[in-house]
Amino acid sequence: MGRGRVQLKRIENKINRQVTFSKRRMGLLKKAHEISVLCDAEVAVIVFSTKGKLYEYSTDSRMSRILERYERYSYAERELVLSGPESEGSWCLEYGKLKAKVESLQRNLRHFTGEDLDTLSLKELQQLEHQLDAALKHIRSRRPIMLIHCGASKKEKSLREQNNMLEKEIQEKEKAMAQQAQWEQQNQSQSSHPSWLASPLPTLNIGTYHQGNEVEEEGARPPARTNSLMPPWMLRHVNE
Amino acid sequence: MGRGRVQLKRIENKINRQVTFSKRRMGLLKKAHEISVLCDAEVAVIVFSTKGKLYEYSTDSRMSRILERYERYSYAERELVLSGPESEGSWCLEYGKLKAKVESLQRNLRHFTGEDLDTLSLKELQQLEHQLDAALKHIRSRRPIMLIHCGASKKEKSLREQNNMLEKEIQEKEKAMAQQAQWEQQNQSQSSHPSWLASPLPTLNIGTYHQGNEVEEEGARPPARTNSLMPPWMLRHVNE
DNA sequence: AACTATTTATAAGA
DNA sequence: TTCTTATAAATAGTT
Repeated sequence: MGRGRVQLKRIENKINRQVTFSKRRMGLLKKAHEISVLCDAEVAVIVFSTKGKLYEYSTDSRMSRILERYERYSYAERELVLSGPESEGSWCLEYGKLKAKVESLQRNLRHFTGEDLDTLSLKELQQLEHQLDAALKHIRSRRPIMLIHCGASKKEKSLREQNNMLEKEIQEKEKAMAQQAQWEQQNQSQSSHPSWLASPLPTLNIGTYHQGNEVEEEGARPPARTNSLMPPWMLRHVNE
Repeated sequence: MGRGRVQLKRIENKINRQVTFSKRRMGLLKKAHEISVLCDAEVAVIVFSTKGKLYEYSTDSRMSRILERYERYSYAERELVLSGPESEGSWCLEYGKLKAKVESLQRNLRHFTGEDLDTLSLKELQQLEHQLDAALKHIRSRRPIMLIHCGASKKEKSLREQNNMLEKEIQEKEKAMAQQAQWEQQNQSQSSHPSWLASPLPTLNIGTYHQGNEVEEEGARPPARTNSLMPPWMLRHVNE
């Protein structure tokens, strides 16, 4: 786009490369935003310059959420392929990283229960509110279904365990919440740490280009990933 | 691009949205590839359609590498902010326990965003609902405070309001817990029914935008992230 | 899925 | 860098 056809190969002139990077980066992020808004899609774009500088875009400024969703998706896919849950080895993060993740998740969770709101920026607060509201509506919309089903349900061990776990957590939450009420009465600090991030799970990804006809049956939770053939435009520089 | 200016808002017509999504997705991935090759950058793009289908591009097909790099970058950034290595307690957990905790937390977090509700019992759903409701009220009760903080004075009044709100919340909690006790005695059922999660967040997307003049000293490993001011093109739909 | 009128993005040049 | 301009590309609306 511009004067002269574009050759799909690394721009050797450093200055030109730099300038083109600036322009195209802007264009890429803009387009990411556009498709996100126009098509109601969730988009994440991460760009590292040659020199290692990071640029990013994410729908609703929720990179962590999208990356987690991606990880979940990949995980679900992997589950289908690697039949055994024995892939524990590659699953491993170093301890420190894992711990950071726990803390991040806990922080996150606290926000969802209305705690530690001081650490959120105004914008983040609004997002959180929006999300809570959506979740609540979703839950309430499901209630009628639940009532119909509950007569016929049965129990499973894993579910029971899970439930116990949840109960405990919720009890802790209640406690924490009560504590916080006290806190709030004495304390009114305000800081702004935007770290609202939760690092995603480790990966074993194979993926690159996933493309498919978006006909999608309405069902299917973590639907099978689309095919990963290389698209024609990615091959063009080979041809010309 | 095309006949008629593009309005930066969700395309309501489902068919059009679908078609535009196809075209623009292709365009986005192509541009990601181009900047990656032309400017020797490392790029990752993740797109989830409204229906939850995944499309992605990553430089050299190494999504995991890029995401890890991103996490490292974010982590480094977080380190600068969170100086204190508090919560010594969790250091004592063994790795496996920690991992279980991560999974538990993630599951939990998903529930708070309205996902995976099928795995919850009716009782738990109710608890969750209460909790969400309380959190939402809490957040909303704080909004005036935030605003006042920016301005000045009226602190006391808002504090009083907040305290009242908190008291109410606590009362509700107690009530909910009492109810729960009842529930526990009569009800233990749960249901499992695959239902599709309606995309929670409506329009009004605002994204993270990290932008900076790529002047960069050659050194800078995981340097401070660039600023996150909103670029003009992201605001356009507000103006027109 | 193709076609085309237009709008956008952008390579060069200033 | 930033602005300007000529052109290449992307794509909205159509067929």
